[in-house]
Amino acid sequence: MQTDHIRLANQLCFSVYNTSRLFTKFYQRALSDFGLTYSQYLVLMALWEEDGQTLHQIGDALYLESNTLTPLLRRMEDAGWLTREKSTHDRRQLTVHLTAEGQKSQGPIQQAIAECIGKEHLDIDQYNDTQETISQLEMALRTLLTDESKMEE
Amino acid sequence: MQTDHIRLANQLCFSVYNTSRLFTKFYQRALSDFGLTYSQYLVLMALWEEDGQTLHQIGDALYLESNTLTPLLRRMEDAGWLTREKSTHDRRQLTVHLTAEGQKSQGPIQQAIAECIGKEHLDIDQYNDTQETISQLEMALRTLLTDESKMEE
DNA sequence: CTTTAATTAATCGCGCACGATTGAAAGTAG
DNA sequence: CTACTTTCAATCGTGCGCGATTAATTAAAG
Repeated sequence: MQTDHIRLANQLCFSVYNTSRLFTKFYQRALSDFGLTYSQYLVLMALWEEDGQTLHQIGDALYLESNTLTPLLRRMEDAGWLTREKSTHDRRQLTVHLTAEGQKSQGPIQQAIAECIGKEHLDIDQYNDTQETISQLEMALRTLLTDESKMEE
Repeated sequence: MQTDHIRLANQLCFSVYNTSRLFTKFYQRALSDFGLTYSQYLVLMALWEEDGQTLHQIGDALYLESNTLTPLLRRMEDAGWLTREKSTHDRRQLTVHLTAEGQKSQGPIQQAIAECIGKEHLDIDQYNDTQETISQLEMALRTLLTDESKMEE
């Protein structure tokens, strides 16, 4: 029945929405000591994995675009986490490098998160298959939404 | 190992964050015709279920507070979805009522969402247990975060 | 080489979320 | 009744997300 479909979609969307807000708040407890937001932590993770990425590459990794990343990266530059400079071979692009502070903070930041998980007694092992389940939903929605936008062309 | 815990938490949080954004975008396709945001749709759902709730009650249902709801409800009042008036028996509280437009729009809005689910071929039945799984994570995080704030008193 | 198209970061405007604070109103204690 | 506490909505400031547009640069086409 169609009504049931809507109800399930509503509940699912609402739960995901709530969980995302709660997770952000959870991470904020560990990150606030460093003056970081969750989004900024995501940028650091991307750069810890590979330094010197362009804004576009970071956006590909985090599914964000310049309208979000430009001011976000500027705030992180002001805070001393990274540097922003135009690429030499293509002056349209912006290359982002970690500062020394940004590099050496990886350990302390991740330790703070680990402590937060431990101290708050979040039994994360319990959610091994939850990650798998939510990822499938994520992929389904992503292909659904990106395929549609292709149709318009 | 502690590093694995962080990695799982990071992946889980990132997936939930992405899925929430994607779901919001999905709903936006149906809601934009009515000039509604997802958050505003949540308020309408709460009022369709029980009209005449106070701001506080709506906040309890959606896990939002006055700093978010006050401007949100004002915009919805300006758009003609609802009315805001101080409660007579307790002038601190704000009572929210649906307008005639807000009441009769329930059918068309939910139909638009149903059409969106159908047209986009989102096999929502596939995610029956996903709702269960994500809800458990949501509850775990909520008790974890609200119990902690109680400790501070 | 010149014109056109595509790519990229930046900008703009709006609507959340949310920590923090404020002021009004109601409840409570003495 | 008075003083204190609690409970409200409202306000303020900050940082996202994101649809839409703009300007600069590069790539492609003729």
